[in-house]
Amino acid sequence: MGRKAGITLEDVVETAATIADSHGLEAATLTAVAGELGIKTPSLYNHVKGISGMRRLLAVHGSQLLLRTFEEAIGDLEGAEALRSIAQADRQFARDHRGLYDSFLPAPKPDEDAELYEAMAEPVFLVAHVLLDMGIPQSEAIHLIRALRALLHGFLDLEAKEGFGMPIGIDASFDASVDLIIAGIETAAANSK
Amino acid sequence: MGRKAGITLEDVVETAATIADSHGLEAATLTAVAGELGIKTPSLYNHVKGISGMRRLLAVHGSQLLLRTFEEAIGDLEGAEALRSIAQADRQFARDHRGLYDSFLPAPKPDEDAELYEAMAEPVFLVAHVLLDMGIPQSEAIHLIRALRALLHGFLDLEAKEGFGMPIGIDASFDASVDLIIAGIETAAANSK
DNA sequence: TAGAATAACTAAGATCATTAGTCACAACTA
DNA sequence: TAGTTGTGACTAATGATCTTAGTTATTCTA
Repeated sequence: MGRKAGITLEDVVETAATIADSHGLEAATLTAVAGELGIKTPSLYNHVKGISGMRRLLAVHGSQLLLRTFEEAIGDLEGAEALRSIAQADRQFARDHRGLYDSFLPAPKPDEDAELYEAMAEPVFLVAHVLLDMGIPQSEAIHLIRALRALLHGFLDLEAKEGFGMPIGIDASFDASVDLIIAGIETAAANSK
Repeated sequence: MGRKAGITLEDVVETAATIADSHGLEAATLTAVAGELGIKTPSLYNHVKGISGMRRLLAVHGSQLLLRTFEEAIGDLEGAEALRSIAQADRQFARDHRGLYDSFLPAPKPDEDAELYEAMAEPVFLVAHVLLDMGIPQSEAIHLIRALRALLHGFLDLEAKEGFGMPIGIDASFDASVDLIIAGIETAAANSK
């Protein structure tokens, strides 16, 4: 047999993403993806540099999707409202795209994989702009963005892995947690006027 | 050959923990642990229920170590000072014991594995006590503890996986992030007086 | 249309987890 | 003390998974 299936790189990424989102990132094996596409595992190496290459593509794809999600979430909003909307969108993304979400970490070093590094940085830049538009100086914004990122990532990771114990009142906890960070951001904004 | 090596369960856990902390949790394979102990891989099944059983033991071991770490961190401290000390201790734990830290997630359900569930809950209870001693009502403390856990976990996970990009000013970011949550906790405490 | 590139394949090997069955030694018991 | 029993090691074998090497048929292109 020579070529027959005519599989594109998009097919591979899409299939891997679907499996990862529905059954977890670790379920998106080369074997599973190949099986779903109706080809043999080694044939995937014509499209992708092994399992690590496929993971990397998932991360790029996921970053782009997350960026669009954030852009939509912000829309015309500004300041605290924009941040709250981003937080909700991030949580929804983590629920709808668990596999893609998990593919983001570990992050690459900028000199190792510039394309992925920048793709992953884009959503962060978007949030950074919101803070800068609030009048927060760059030197402070760095810490506040890291705080927000840490809280969101930690919450969504713990929630997905059922690390909170009793799943009672998690929605309220999320809102309260986000508000807490945003309150800090607003205070910083007020002090910079 | 019959019995010869005389390996104990503690040996297995200790060896696995050492490998996991120095080379990552995923490096703590049955093969690697057996090799380090000088026995064949299948012999480990006399001590441990496969790789999942070994992971579980790591989580129990790690939880107990984390509990002692938190107890030492608190000492005679109270309120915000105790919380700040816990945060620093948690970060140090994540650095010194990456493998054990990673073994905590995913968390078990209480009815699936009561022993591990409770071991993992202990450090959380300790933090809960600090908040309750500050006069924060239980209903609010739940959300605040989750916020603190989320922030710490998210920060330490991102930091370990180099998710922050440029590793500049991370210490300051950590302190600022923790202070932000603690400020919220102190406000809640003040409002409950 | 002939050659080159592409994208499938088979074959083979490495690592890891796992199960089943075996066997020697040590400890317990009669 | 002598026999029995249980523990904890072993070998053998299987199944995932990833990976490399080499092959071949199809498709694209010059």
